[in-house]
Amino acid sequence: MNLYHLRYFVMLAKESHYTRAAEKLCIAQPSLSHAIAQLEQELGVQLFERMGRTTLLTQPGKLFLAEVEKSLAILDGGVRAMAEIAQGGGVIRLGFLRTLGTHFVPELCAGFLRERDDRHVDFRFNSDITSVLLDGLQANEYDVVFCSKVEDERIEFVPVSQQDLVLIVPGGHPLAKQHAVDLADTLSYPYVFFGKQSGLRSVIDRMFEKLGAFPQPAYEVKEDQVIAGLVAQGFGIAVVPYMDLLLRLNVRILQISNPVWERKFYMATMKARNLPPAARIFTDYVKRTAHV
Amino acid sequence: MNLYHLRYFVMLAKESHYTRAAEKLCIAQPSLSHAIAQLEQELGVQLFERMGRTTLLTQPGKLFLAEVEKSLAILDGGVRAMAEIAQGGGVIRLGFLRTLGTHFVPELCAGFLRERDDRHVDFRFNSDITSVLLDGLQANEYDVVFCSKVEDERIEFVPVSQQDLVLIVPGGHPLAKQHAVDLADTLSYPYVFFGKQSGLRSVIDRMFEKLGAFPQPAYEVKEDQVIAGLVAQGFGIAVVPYMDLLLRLNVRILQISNPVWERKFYMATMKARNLPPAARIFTDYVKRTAHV
DNA sequence: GAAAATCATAGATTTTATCTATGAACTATG
DNA sequence: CATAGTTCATAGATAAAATCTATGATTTTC
Repeated sequence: MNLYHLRYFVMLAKESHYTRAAEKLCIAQPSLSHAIAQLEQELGVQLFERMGRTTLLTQPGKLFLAEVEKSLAILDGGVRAMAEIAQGGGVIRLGFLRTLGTHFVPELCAGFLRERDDRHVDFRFNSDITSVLLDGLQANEYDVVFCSKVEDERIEFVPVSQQDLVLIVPGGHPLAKQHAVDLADTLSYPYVFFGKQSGLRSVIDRMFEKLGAFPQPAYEVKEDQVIAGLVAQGFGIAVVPYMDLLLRLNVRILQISNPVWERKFYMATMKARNLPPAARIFTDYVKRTAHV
Repeated sequence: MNLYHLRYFVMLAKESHYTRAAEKLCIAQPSLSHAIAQLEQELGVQLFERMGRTTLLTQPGKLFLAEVEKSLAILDGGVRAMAEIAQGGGVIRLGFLRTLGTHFVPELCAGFLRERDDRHVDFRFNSDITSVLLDGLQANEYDVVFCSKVEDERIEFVPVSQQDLVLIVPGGHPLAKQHAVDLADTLSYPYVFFGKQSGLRSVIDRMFEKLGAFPQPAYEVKEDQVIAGLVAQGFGIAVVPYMDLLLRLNVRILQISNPVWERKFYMATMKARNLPPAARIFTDYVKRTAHV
């Protein structure tokens, strides 16, 4: 028994007529006769019966037809899914740090989808810490992961994003003339801080830990853009990630010369793994647009 | 793509190892390699990936495997159902007159099942009037039908049961000495009748219609066995279908010489139709045991 | 009753699945 | 680091099979 036996069987059941069914199948009538005879012999059951001019299914034939149609429908569905994947559709399984889940990853994915609205691409999003993400990558739970770098021969890391922390001060502030500062020289000024829930708060706290001293927080705010707005209006100074918005506000942007702090993010993929087309196209897109 | 491609694919996915999978499939390793390569090319998707010493499914491969396994499970289920039918199992669709549904058909089927408890045979029971039953038989709604005879070239009728109507009278009744009677000679005696709901009541009514005269009903009872009991106790005489119970009661059984009334039941099957094995074995059983 | 249609059978041909032999790539081991 | 041992892919030969054409048997239709 082979797939063509089943397809012939279904067609004959539909047409109830050997010659007509054979024509629709684009085969000679004896080929169909032979195939059906083979199928009936293998099953040990008569599937058709010639009633006058038409060829009708027997009762067992009807039962078998129902199962065969269900079976073929599922198979064809699977084949269609593969065709979609072959054409760059399907699911791309992403893992990333929670930090990257608010802007970087969503914007990246939205941009990718905008560029190719013809294909059915679904993203699966999952955030975790770097070590777990990389374990998942190796276990083939993710196609692509965005995280920090951990040296590993088998993994390819491509830098895609960096979090530059800068000091912003209002125009006219005593520090405003400098291009770079040591944070130790800023401790006497009132600070606008990130709220304690923010992931950045702990990063900035660790910077001051390095100095062994903390400034006095004047305000605590959740949103980085709000912080920038407050600084522009003279409520204090602040350490924030660099963002283009800063250029349009009345703030001075100062590089932080000490403590040295750099946070880079990478796209990680398994070197040995051949990604499905959609994921491969996605990584190409990322390398093209987000490479830093 | 053919069924063997799918079966090879499933086995390789299970074993994650070409050589081992090929051994289990009882084919040479290059045959498996070739088949998988063919399948991947046709789908346009890489299904497996060599990771070190083992061969693992890709993500699309996992998706396809799930569909293929569902599809094959349904197909195999259908094939198994056919095997059961080929061995005389499966469903036998019976149609019959309601009259035959109380004793004849149930006892026939029970006897049949007792004779062959090895097979899975299910009966489907349906009762109706003869004309509808025979239409259903021709429309292949029934395999076998038990009903009255209606001349039709295409239908085979085999007599299987007859309803002999007899007159029963109490022992010592004036008619008790006779072997046969004309019902016209019984009109003066009180009768125990079937209730008006009974199918037999109308049959017996029509017998008296033929005579142009009705006896006076002393009692009306639903159950034929109760009628016999009442007659045995002298409550009247009665026309009833012959049954063995009568031999064990104090009643005389008289043949009815006039009006002539015969009610035969037949097993009807389509001459042109090749019945499924179970139904064929069943009709053989009926012909062997119930033929009259 | 003759013509037409339908399906099964038989034998030839083409396709294709499988096999053996061999080479390339990778693992494990001394 | 090199060598032996696995594992899989490739190539060409062989065996199996599906398909075709031709034809005959049966049934249907006019």
